[in-house]
Amino acid sequence: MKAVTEPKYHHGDLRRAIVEAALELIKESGIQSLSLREIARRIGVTPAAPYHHFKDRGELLLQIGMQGYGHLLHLLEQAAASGAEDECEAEFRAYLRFAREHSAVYAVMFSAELVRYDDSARVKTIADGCFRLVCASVARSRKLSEKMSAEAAISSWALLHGLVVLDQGNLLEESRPEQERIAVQGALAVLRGLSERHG
Amino acid sequence: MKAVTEPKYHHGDLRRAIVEAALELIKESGIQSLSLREIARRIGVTPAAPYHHFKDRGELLLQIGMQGYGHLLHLLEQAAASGAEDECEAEFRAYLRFAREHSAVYAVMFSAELVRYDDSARVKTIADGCFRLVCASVARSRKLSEKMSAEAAISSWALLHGLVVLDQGNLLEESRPEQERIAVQGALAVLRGLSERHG
DNA sequence: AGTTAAATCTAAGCAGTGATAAGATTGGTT
DNA sequence: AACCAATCTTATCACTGCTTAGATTTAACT
Repeated sequence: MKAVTEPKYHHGDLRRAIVEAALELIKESGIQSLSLREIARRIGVTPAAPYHHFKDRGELLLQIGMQGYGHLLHLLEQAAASGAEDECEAEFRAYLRFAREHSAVYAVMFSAELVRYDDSARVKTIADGCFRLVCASVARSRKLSEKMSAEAAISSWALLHGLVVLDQGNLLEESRPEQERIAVQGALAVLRGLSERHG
Repeated sequence: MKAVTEPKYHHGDLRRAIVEAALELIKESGIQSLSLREIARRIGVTPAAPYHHFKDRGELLLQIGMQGYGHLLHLLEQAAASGAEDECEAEFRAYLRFAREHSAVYAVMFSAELVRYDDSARVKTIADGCFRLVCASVARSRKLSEKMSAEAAISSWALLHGLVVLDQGNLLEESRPEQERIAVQGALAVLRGLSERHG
């Protein structure tokens, strides 16, 4: 255990503390009311301290978002290599599980602020990595052409992501397990529907 | 034409001007950087003027969002009654067209701020109206049970909405027409996939 | 028409936030 | 031991949401 009680001039691990506090605050009050000052207040440092670890608010979000995409990519790779009966279904379930267990990170990953801040398209690059992974799985398991598997992957991704954000916006009435079942069922129906017509 | 050039003490139609300026600002810089002060500045009134027409920022967004839902509902009803070959497809296209032509309003309708502000669940109520309309169309045209048509409608809605937000987040490479084709195709595949298994 | 009430806008100000600049403190390097 | 870079503080500015009190215009009522 660390002795976090005694206040020193140097925090020791402020960068990590900032990220953790940020995620807690996002869970509590959403991403748009996330304040660097409130973060500093909770940790017990002055309002200017975070700016020595992150250039501005956007860079903090970018850090959290990029780390989230890396995590998601890892989980998707695991699912693809898990030897499941249907690797696409395994990926869908891994995706939904990530969104459920890391809802604050997920919100950052797809926030408008993040996209707007990401001038060098780092987010789009790593998101494309996730996308291509699913694409490859679809092509492999459904024996679809590159173009068709890309279209199927887009539709599936949109369905999963759409359901996650509709749920986060409290616009759905179904319970979480029901949602997951419906989403997976729907995404699989997309793959089936497209492969039967252009198999 | 109105003589908007001469500045009077009373603007005359400030409420409408505020909404219009808000939508322009959202198109330019996104919803989270929307500032009532900047709105007032552009119109040429003092920073406190908007507060005589909207209690706070949230109420302005709620006004825009609710109006948007009403508009969307009207368009969906038109599509359902248009006598198209496939009324579901007509609704899907109407939905995507609305999202494309009123992207700022659409962003407000599904913004986290709006949901968080909407204490009396007015948004959820009118959104449910749109949803039930699609539900009924699915049940009618696909001859599905109430439960199955609800699940199909959820999946379809999630697919369309997901594609819209992924596009607004610049995470897609396809052109708009391509996106629309893929989305409609995917949503129809969902309906087909579900109805073939549980028809 | 004249007075009064309501609606609309301005003026002034408070609290909260992002961000920067300059200085104090610490820990590591040589 | 001396120095330097990293880290944190203090102080400050510009901006925002929002409130209160007062000024001005419009509308309504007699």
